[in-house]
Amino acid sequence: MGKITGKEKTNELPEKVKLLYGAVLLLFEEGAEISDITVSDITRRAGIGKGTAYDYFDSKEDLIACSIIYQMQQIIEKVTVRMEGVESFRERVDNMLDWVEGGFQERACFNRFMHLLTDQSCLGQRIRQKIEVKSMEECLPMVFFYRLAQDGISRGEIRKDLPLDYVACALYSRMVSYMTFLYMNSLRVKEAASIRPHILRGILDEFCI
Amino acid sequence: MGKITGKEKTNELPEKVKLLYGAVLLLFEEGAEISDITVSDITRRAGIGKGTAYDYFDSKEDLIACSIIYQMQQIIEKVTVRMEGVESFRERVDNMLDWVEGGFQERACFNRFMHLLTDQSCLGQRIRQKIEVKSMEECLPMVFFYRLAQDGISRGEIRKDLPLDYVACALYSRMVSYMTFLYMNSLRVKEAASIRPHILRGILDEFCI
Amino acid sequence: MGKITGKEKTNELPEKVKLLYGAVLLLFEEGAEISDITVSDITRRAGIGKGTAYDYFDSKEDLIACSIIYQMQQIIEKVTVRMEGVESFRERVDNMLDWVEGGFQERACFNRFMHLLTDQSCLGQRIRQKIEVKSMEECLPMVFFYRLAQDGISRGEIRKDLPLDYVACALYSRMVSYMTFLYMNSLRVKEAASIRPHILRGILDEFCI
Amino acid sequence: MGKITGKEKTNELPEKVKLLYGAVLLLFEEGAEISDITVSDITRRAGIGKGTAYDYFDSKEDLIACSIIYQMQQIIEKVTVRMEGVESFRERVDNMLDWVEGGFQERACFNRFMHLLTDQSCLGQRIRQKIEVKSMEECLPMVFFYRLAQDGISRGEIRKDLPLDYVACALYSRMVSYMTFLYMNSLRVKEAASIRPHILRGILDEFCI
DNA sequence: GATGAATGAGGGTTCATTCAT
DNA sequence: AATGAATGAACCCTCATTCAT
Repeated sequence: MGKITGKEKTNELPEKVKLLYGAVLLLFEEGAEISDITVSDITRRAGIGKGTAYDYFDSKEDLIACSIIYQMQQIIEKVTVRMEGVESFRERVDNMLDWVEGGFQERACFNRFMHLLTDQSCLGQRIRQKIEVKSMEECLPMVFFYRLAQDGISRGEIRKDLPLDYVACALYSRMVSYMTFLYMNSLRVKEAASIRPHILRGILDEFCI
Repeated sequence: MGKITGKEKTNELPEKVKLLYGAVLLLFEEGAEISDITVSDITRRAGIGKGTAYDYFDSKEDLIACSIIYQMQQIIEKVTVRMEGVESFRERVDNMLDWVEGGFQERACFNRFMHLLTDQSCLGQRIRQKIEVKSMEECLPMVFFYRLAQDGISRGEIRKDLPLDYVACALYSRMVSYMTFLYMNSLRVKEAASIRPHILRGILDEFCI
Repeated sequence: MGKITGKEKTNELPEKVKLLYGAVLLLFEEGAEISDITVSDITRRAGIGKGTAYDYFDSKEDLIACSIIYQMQQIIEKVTVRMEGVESFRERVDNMLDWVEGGFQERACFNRFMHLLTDQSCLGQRIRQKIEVKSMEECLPMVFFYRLAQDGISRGEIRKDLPLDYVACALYSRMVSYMTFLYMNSLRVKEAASIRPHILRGILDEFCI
Repeated sequence: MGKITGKEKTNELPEKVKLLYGAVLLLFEEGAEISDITVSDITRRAGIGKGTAYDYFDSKEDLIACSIIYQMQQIIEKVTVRMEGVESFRERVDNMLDWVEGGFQERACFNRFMHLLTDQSCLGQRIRQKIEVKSMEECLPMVFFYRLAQDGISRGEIRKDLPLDYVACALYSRMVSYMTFLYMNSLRVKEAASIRPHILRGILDEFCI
C-alpha cells in the first residue's frame, strides 16, 4: 500500500490517518513535548493498533511531520477564510491579533511548528524536506502574510516604497512575537496583552499610508 | 561535593565543568538537537568519564540547563560590553544586527535557548525554573533589550510616549525575526540579509524622535 | 495489555509469564542471590526478549515478587494436597518433615521467601504489600500450619488448652528451624538430620494428648 | 598496611575502623537493607574518607562482614555477661526473652546476621567463610545456646536423656521464632507478645525436670 | 487490512574501586 | 596515613519497529 505523503487533501485521507492526526493534535493540546511523544501514545489516543500506523507511515517522524503539516494547512486555510470576510488591512491585522489571542490549541500547534522550522531535529529536517520537495508552501505561515501584504498594497492601503518581502516578514515577526509573549510570560513582560495596542499601532504607523 | 547550580562565576567553575560546558556548546555547533544529545556524547567530547558528569550535576537535564544558562550569560555579557563602546542608539542597534549576522555559534545557542523558553520539554521547564527561582535574569536576552531601551530613552533618543515594556519587546522581536531568517531560509525569503536595512529603518522610524 | 498482579491462576498465566517464573525458579536453584539477579539473567534463561518482561510487569521487583508468590502458592498447595492423604496428626508432621528433607529446590525458594518476609528490601516490602492488599494469604506458610493445628484440635489429637495461634506458631518454628539446619551447617550442628526424631518427639510431647 | 581480618579485639581496633563499624550499625538501625548500603553511605556516616575504608578492608563485602561479625561478638558477649548474674535456667530463659523483646537495635543486627548465614549472597559467603576459616565461633548465637543448655544440664535443671545438640537447637529455634514474630507481624499472628508465656512454658515443660 | 505481542538496541544513572595529591 | 575526585562497567527500563495471526 502506498504510504501517506502529506500532500493528500482532507477528503482523500483514510479514516485511520485522520484518527492519527487527531491524536497528535490532542497530544499537543495536552502539552506533550514532541520528542516525548511515543507511537504508543498516538495510536492509543487514536484507538487503533500500533502496527496500523506503520501501514500508513514509514516512521514516527513521518507520521508526526505529516500530522503537523496537515494541521498547519488547516490553520492557514481557516485564517485565510476568516480574512476573506474582512475588508480593510487594519481590520485584518486586528482580526489576526484576535485569532492569536483566541486559539490556544492552534497556538500550541503553531508554536511547535515554528520550532521545527528552525531546529536541528530529525523531525525538523523531515518537515523542511517535505515542504521543500513537495511544494507544500501552503502550510507555511509566510504565505499568509505575503497575501496579507499583497492585498494591502493592491488596495492602496500600504506604502508602495517598501519591498513586499520586508512587509511580509515584518508582519510575520510582529505576530510571532505577540504569540510568544502570550505563550509564556517568563520573559519578564508583566502583561502580554497590554502591549497589543502598541503592536497594532506600530504596524499601522510603519506600513500604512 | 556540592552540585553545580548554574549561579557560579566563570572563575569558580571546576575544570571538569568547563570541559562539560564546552562539550555541550561544541555539540550545538555541530548541529546536534538537544533531545538527541546523550550524556555519553557530552562526556566523550569533554574527554572525561561519564560518572564525572554526575558528580557535578544531578541529571542530564541539569547539566544541559546549566550549560545553556552559562552560555547565555556569556553571550549577554559579551554583547553588553560590546555595546558600552558605542554611543548612539542608532549605532547600537546597527551593532546588534552586526552581531546577529556574525556569530554562527552564538546564534546556534541562542536559538536553542529561545525554543526552550517556550517549549514543554522537561529541559525547558528546568531552565525556566532555574531562571525564576534563582534570580538569574542575567541570562535573559530581554534584560539586554530593556537596558538598550532605557538608555535610549534617558539619552533622549527614543520617544517618551511609548511604554518601556513595549519598546523592549519590539526591539527583541525585530532581532529574533532577523535571526530566524538568517538561521534558515525555508520561509521563502529569498535573501535574508537584504531585509536588514528595512529592519533598521523600521526600528528608527518607530522609536526615535 | 494488563499487567500481571500475582493473583492469576496457573491456567490463566500467559506462556511468557510461565517462562519468566520458571527462569526465576531456575536461578534460585542455581543459588543466585535475589539482589544479584538481573532482568537480563531472567529473560535470557526464559529465552525471551528483555522488553517482554516489562510488557507483563512494571518492574524487576514486581516480576520477582509475583514469581516468588506464585511458587509459594504452588508449594503450599502441593503440601496441602499431600497432607490430605494422611490421616493422623502424627503422620502429618512426619510427612512434613519428609517434605522438608526432600525438596531442595522448594527449600531454596522457601528460604528466600522467609527472608523477604522479614527484611527491609524494596522487594520484601513489595511482597508483604501484595500479600496484605490482595488477600493472597494462600502463599503464606502460616496458613498451612493453622490448618494443620486446627485439624489436629478438631480431631481430638491436640490439647485443647493451648491457643490455636501458639500451636500454629510453634509448629511453624519447629519446621523452620529444621529447615535452617538442613540448609546450612555452619551453625555447628554436626548432623542436622540426627535431630529430626527429637523435633518430632518434642512436637508430639508438647501438643498431643 | 595489614588489612582488618575481623579477629581483632576491641582495643586493637584502629579508631577509623571503629567509626566504620559504628556507621554500619547505625545504618542497620535506620532500617537500611544490606544490599542497598553503599560505601559512600558508610564512610559519610563514619565521617571519614572513602579511600580510607579501602586502606583497612579489601572490599565493601569485607567491611560489612567484619562489621557484622564484630557486632555479633559484642552482642553474644553482652548477653553472656547478662546471664552470669542470673542463677536458674528458668530465669535465664525468661531473661533471654526479655532481651529479645527489648533490644530493637540488636534485633535488627541479629536478623540480618541470621539471613546472611543462610543466604547465597557474596556477603553471606564471605561471612560464613570468615567464621569457618578463622575459628570465630564466638560470634555464633548457637555457642550461647550450647552454654545455656550445658549449664542447665550440669546444674541438674534439664533432663539428661536429651542430647545436648537437640536442646541447644531447640532453645535456639524458640528464640529465633519469637524474634521473628516480634520483628514483623505480617505472618498473621495477632499479637506476637501474647505467645511469650507459651514459649516459656513450652521450653520448661519439654526440657526441665 | 489490522493488530499488538515481542524484540533488543540504546539511554540515563549508580557505585565499587582507584590513585594522585 | 588520609582523602575524595574520577572512572566506567553494568544495570534498569523505554520504545521504535517488526511480523505472525
